[in-house]
Amino acid sequence: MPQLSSGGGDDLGANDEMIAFKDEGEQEEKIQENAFTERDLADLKSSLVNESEINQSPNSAAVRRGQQGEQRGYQEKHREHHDGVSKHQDGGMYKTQAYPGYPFLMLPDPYLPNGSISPSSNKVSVVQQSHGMHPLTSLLPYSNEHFNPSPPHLPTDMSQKTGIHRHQSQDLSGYYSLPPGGVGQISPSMGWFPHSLMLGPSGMHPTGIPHPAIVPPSGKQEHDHYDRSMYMKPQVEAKREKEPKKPVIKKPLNAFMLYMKEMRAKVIAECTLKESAAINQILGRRWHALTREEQAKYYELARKERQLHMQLYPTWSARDNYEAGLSGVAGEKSKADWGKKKRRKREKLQDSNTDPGSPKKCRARFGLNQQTDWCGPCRRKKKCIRYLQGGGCPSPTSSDLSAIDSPPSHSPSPTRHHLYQQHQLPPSPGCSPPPPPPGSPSTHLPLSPPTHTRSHTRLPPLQTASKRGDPRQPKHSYTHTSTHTYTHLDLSGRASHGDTATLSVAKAAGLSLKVLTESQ
DNA sequence: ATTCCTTTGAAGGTA
DNA sequence: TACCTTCAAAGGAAT
Repeated sequence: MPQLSSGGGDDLGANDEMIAFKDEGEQEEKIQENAFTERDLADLKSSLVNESEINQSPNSAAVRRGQQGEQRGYQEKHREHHDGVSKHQDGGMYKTQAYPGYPFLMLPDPYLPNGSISPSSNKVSVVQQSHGMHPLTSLLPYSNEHFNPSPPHLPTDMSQKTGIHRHQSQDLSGYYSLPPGGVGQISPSMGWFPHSLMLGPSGMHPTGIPHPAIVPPSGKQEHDHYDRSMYMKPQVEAKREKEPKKPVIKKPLNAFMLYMKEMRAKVIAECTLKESAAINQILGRRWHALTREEQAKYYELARKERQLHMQLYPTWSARDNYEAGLSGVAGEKSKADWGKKKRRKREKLQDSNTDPGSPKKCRARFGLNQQTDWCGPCRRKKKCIRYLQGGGCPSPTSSDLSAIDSPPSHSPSPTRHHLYQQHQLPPSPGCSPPPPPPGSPSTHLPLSPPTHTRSHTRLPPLQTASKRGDPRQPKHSYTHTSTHTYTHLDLSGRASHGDTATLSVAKAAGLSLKVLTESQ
């Protein structure tokens, strides 16, 4: 067990990597240990929440709540708020819809004391990336305590001008959208940006700090656009400016999202997978394989992100991004599309569930005291799938085995639904696992005919611990009550079954991780 | 071009 | 209070 044999004491994130190559037996040990420490994690997370609330600027909190209570329209709120931010930041970058990313995303390492990666308490698993974003770009900024509040390259008047703890925003800004290839990305080929490039396309004043949470209202963040927009020709820029678009303030990333951002490139490198859905499944499993300490780092980062977000956008509400078509953000194409998309999705869901009000749910059937008998979606407070599939009620056990664990019922189309019931593992050589050993729970998974190419990169549905508990109670999400949780571990289980190539790659990755962290 | 998929966590809304 | 829904990132695949 990594955490048991770490010896060195520096658990700088290598655990999860090493965990990944343990066999199931060891996984079970880990699971037990994790279960044992679940309460600790719960306490930790709880404390994080409390700390967040306590540490939160009373003013900002008050302002946030107060302003939210005001009867103001979304546009007004954002105009006001953005104006304020823009003024503070003196760059006016918010005014341009072609948000060019976040210059400071790339700043941390070189500007850290000693020019090294932050060895802060927030240090997280890091692997030296040969491509993609710098793994710490999204997380280093959290290293407040190791971060010079006024780095020499940054104008100090920024924090002075703003009523906000601007240094914190600098620190925390990086974990927002850091598109691969985006500004916040430190590509080996690019190295560190010259300062001039960091200023933006038009020699923008360095204080023009756009917040990565603000993105062009183009649905997805279109990271490529950020890249291009940074060096966009004025002609194109002018054209874009003709379309007045309100920036969309994105939600702050939660712990898992932060983890995903950091580890995605690594997983891609290891598995040669490109499909995000499959990658996310792997990441989800790895997330649960993390030790509570490792998870706690991300929870802490997420907490800080929320804090910063709240400070930067005191009037913002998650509701603002809810189905814009219904939230009064008229004229905003992306959000309108967004709304349409969501509405369609909802409609499809309702179509798929012909009896929305049906009492045939695991919750109703088994009750809260038997949540372990619930199907996965029910555990996640999603729509019950058990009673949507021909009315059959598979045994809870088999459900846990994922043998009949269907994709979440929100799979909008029956075709996809069926499609995603397949659990064929990715064909990529890097992650192609050997056939599961006889008796392995994986063998219980039904193999649908490979009629859908889409399923080739699909992993078996994930039955994670979090699905067993209340998703709103992450404190308990680390409970592992069944070894089944890990029977489908991505690299971990499979590699241990003899995929030496994968194992080597992954181990190499883990090794690089270790090297990097040790070198810090 | 658009939508879906997939993951966990946070937040807001509803009953 | 419990439950439900939506969104956050990502990018290939499907439509």
